Amino acid sequence: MKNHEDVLAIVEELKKLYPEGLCSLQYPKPYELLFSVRLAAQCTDERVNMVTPALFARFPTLESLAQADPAEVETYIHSTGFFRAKARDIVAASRMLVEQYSGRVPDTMEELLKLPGVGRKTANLILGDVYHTPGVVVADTHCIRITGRLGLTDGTKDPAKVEEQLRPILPPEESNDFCHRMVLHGRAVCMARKPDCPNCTLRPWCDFYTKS
DNA sequence: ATCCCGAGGG
DNA sequence: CCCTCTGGAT
Repeated sequence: MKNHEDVLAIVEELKKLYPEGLCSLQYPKPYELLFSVRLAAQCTDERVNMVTPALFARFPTLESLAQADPAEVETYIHSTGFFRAKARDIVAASRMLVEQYSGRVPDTMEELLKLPGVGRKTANLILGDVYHTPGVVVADTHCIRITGRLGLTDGTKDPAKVEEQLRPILPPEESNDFCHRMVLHGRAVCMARKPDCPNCTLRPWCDFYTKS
């Protein structure tokens, strides 16, 4: 596997590559971020960002989303795929937030997971980006793929196991930004199908490059 | 044919 | 663990 110095070197190199370390789904209201992440399931952030402005303009409050007709919500989010389930979840979660949480997005994993359409990935992203919880690992498709290639994990694709394996080795105050940088690196360099290894400065620490 | 910052159900 | 849900890009 990887020793502590290698991990810190990777963390620092990623900081140099992507100083921002931010989420590309940046919306002012926590519930907007929550639903944007739901829409991002098996869909690019770029496409999510194309549909959310019109959606949140048509339904400008949580209350309006709670009362929305899922069929109308579908028309706004159709191009993101899985539109029936996503529309259903957004309306149902809005109702639950209004009725049971006074319109506030909860700040614990347990409560977030009770919301329809909110799984570990979405919950972790909210805990990290909205509530700045230390030690958060967002194990999405990019994070799983790249940490697996680097050798920071044993190669499992189970998100919960990736979380378990990364949390102990990443500095708690940096784990969330690290995951955002995984996404940025996954889009720009370490793509799923054709990783651009010659242009990747993480080569010195990468098992995938070294062993191929 | 495979992938995109997944979630829910069996 | 498996499967399904769905559109768009490459």
